[in-house]
Amino acid sequence: MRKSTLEEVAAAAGVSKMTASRALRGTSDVSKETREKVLQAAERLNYVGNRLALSLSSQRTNLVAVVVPSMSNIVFPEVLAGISAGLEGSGMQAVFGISDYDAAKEREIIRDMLSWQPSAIIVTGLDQPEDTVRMLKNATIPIIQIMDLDGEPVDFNVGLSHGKAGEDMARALIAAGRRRFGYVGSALELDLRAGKRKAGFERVLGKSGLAFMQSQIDDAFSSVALGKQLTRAALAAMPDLDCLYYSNDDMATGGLFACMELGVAVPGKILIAGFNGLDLANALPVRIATSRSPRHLIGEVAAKLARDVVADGKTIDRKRIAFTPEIIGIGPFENSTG
Amino acid sequence: MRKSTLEEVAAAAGVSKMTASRALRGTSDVSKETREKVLQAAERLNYVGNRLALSLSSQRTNLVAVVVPSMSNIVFPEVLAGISAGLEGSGMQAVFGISDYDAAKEREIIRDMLSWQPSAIIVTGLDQPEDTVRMLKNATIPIIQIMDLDGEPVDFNVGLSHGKAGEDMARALIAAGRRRFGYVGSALELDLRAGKRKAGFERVLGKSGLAFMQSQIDDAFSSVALGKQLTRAALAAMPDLDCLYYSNDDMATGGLFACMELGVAVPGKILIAGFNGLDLANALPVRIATSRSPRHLIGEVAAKLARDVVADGKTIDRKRIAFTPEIIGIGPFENSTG
DNA sequence: ATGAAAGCGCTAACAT
DNA sequence: ATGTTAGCGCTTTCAT
Repeated sequence: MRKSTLEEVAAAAGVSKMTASRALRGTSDVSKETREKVLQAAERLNYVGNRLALSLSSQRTNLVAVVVPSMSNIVFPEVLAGISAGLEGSGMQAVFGISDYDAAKEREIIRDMLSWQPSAIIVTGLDQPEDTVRMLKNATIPIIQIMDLDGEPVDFNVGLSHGKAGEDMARALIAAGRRRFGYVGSALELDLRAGKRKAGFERVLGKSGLAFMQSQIDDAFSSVALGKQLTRAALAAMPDLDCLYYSNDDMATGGLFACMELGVAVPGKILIAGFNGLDLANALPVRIATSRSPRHLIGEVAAKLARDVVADGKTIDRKRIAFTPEIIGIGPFENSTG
Repeated sequence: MRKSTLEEVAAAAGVSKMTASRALRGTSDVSKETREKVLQAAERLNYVGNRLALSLSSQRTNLVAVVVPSMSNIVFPEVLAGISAGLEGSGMQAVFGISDYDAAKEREIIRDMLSWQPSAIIVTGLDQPEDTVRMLKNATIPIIQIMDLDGEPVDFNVGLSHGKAGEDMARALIAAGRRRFGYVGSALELDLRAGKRKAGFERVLGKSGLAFMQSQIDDAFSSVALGKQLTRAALAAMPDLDCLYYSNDDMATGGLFACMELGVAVPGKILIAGFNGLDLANALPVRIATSRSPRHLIGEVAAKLARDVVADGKTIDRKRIAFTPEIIGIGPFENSTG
């Protein structure tokens, strides 16, 4: 049972390939009876169009290539879901690749994706090496860099400033009366956005004559378990901290769990601050501070941008779409739970 | 700066298209100098091959279509990561689609994906409607159904029996001395595997003359917050339960948080049991019971199966690969934490 | 070791 | 409203 082709459908309907093509796509005028005949023939033959041929011939794929660094916490899956939602009804299709925070792998994935002639490409972050950027530029398709705003975008840019997110969190925590800060994070050489948040946080600490009094950083990727482990180490080394800043909410959640196990009051004694505003963080039995990053929305907006740009070469003026994460979960010292 | 083609590379290298093609792919014999010339020309022109043309011409795409129901918890992203890992180095590429647990949407996504002429397709679950199955069969490519084993696979099947997972958990909990069971779940008409676990659990309860004394089920998708909310309702309705079974670990985690907030000892008074064995569940400050599902591994195995089947029509005998989730986190009544 | 011709399945452009 | 021709960029097949 070979796959049937347009030609076979046309023959079965007694019309030319072109008429069959038009009937199937609903473009231009085809008489009602002819359309019916073609649709029935297609149905009967279980016809499924061949997009390779379609795209090769029409010179547009309506494919949006997407490269994300990781699938091991919920952040990027939510971005992908946003992209998928933003593309819905547009006839465009997302193709995903995972770089595992590896620049070389990212380059190969991008090369691979570009060979499918996508109509646009969405990549995570602004820190691709020069050769990757060259490859991207060379593709002469819209390039949308998402999540981060701290750097020079190649073309379009949708995200937030992680440096500023770190600064804002530090300011909020200082305003809430915290002074004895510690930091817990992981894989900072790879997760550059986490590094930018930390740097921003430290800039503000410095301006107030403060600094991290204790810092626990591991090479492994972030996880709740790792956050727990590093928090135990941080508290063992410096028990009188009054605030811990984490590379993200997964780590911070682990930090909270460590405190609960150790009987350390949160936020009474220690305030725990993460980043992302995960649903999990908001459902925790004890409040932790976090910055809400609009992950799903960033994906959706990037996808809509891709649609608009591809639609008809429409000139888009807003090359940069910035979001500001809202800080939640910080209050005065009362309200402790251990 | 138009995209350069093989023809242009060939011209620049002073050879024919065919020779350039062979040099680039490293197939058959090309003299060392010729290869060099071609590679340099390709480099100079920033040549990126066109896979649409390649695939149309060669009649194979090396694409693996993957359809998952959701990206809103970590389970399917981990499956995708597993597939991505399992495909690495094979020259095959995964293309993902999200059905949102919607059968009609799933059918459209599958139709869409099939039009890209994938070499194999991986779909979640065994309960596709008849028309979707017909479409899949008609594609005459290997069909790999993952996650679930309870039903009739179209072709290949990699996963676990959710009915049995529910049964096993019920048996383990009864063996641990629990008798007064409640159930908390959500979206059971859509998440059929969760429903199968519940049914299996109830079968075993019935055999022991037991039943769920209280049951809280919502239409919304599972989340930690929802688990928390429904657990409060369940405990308000029936405070003397000694065990709650949840549709998954996200819900169960919410249940634990509810107990912590209410000061209900876990597992001293109530044992909380979920499903998945998420990293989160294992890092919780209080032990909950769960069944470890090998999500990443299922993805990896499915991907390798796709490789093998596609490789050279190799006949694969093992059409069904079954995993048995390990139950963890159940112990006797001591060890309580509130 | 290299090349020429044909064709993958479709659509764009131009008929009529 | 429908058909014809040419061609998208590559590989397959068959020559040489």
